[in-house]
Amino acid sequence: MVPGGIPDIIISRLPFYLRALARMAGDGQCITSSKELGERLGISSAQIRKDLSHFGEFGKQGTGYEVEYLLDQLQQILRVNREWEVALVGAGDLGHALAHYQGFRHRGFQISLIFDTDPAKIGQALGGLEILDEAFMVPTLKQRDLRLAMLAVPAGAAQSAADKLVEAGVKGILNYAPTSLSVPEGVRVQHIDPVVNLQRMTYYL
Amino acid sequence: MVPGGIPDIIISRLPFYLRALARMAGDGQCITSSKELGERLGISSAQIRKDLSHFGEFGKQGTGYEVEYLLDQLQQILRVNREWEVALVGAGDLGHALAHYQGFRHRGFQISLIFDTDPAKIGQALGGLEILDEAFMVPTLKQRDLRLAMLAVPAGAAQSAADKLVEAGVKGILNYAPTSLSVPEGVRVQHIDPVVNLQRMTYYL
DNA sequence: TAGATTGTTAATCGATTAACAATC
DNA sequence: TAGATTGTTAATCGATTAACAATC
Repeated sequence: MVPGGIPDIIISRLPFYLRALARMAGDGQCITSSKELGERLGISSAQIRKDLSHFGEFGKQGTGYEVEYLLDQLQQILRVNREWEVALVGAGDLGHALAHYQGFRHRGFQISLIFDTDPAKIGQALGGLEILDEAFMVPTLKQRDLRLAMLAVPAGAAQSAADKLVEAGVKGILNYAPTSLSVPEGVRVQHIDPVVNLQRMTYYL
Repeated sequence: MVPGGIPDIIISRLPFYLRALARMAGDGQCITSSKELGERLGISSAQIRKDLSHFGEFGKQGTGYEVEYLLDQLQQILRVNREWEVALVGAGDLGHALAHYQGFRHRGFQISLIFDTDPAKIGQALGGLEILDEAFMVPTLKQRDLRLAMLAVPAGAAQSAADKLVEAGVKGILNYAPTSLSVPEGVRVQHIDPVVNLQRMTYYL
């Protein structure tokens, strides 16, 4: 958490609220309640009300929440009421899957630059973009003022790629490499490692 | 958490300890300490010692932990000292990426069955396996006694696919569909939605 | 021995939940 | 009005941290 700010754990739940609300809106539902949201998400209604109360008052006693209004407010809070450009580092199998994934675009994220170190890949097209040489990544990112990146390189190359991203001013890294990253204060890293998720479940089997 | 068991939050950290130890072992390192592990992972040394103390005593005062021994013990605790078969549901872009991902195999997970509903895909080969008809998923999974599945279908198809997995006796679902799932007690779900991870970072930008 | 690090206890800190007045 | 649900307070619950005796 940023000192004095909202606890991380609350921020981490907001995207799920947003996702459930988007679903409801898509289904044409106009009103919901903390009870209904909680049941959908497996969270207590008290927690949802408490979380939202950190940001303002969005509901009406006796009625609940207007789906569209709360959706809009949450998008503003999370700053996803705009489009974010994202850099993709690594054009291997995973990079290809990410580049082709249609789910980013309509939820406000756009992969707008792709980098790799492999001369055989540089210059090739991927998802409508040209794969660029990672050697020129820092100036290119600086020029385009990108703040978000997805890291889809082998574990051994992840830290040095992350260092370049930090140097280029990137403030959020979505790390698909199965390794921890060391980054300075003010840069945020989120890890996605499916094996870790599987290992969290085998304990219970 | 299972009542009376170890808190979920502790289990969720163990795979990261395992990953760091595997890296150290690969680098030929024989001994480590809670201090060193903590620095690598961004966790306090006290927390690491406390977490491990739930399962036994693995270290030596004044020295620390033998990397190989602790690695082995953690693998036993998480039950990943064996190979787990995993079913893959959905053979779209994401399914292809998962089927081709080499990282599962050498960390103890093997995709051994792939299902889809699309007649154009059924019968095709993917990652050395034949894509099977999802209509026959329940009996096939039961027969093979699979406990783990990865769900890589569109959001609208996720709940009904999850219901089938539950019916077939699957106890752990890694859900890539951007939607919440409702499953009975005793079945565990882990969500992977990169957009959620990006949205957790934009708040701070 | 002196130095280092564990495992564990007790204290602190923070998050969740229960309950309810306010009010639509 | 009666019923429902919010926002908020206070109580509970659980997780993290600090500290240290034990001991390698």
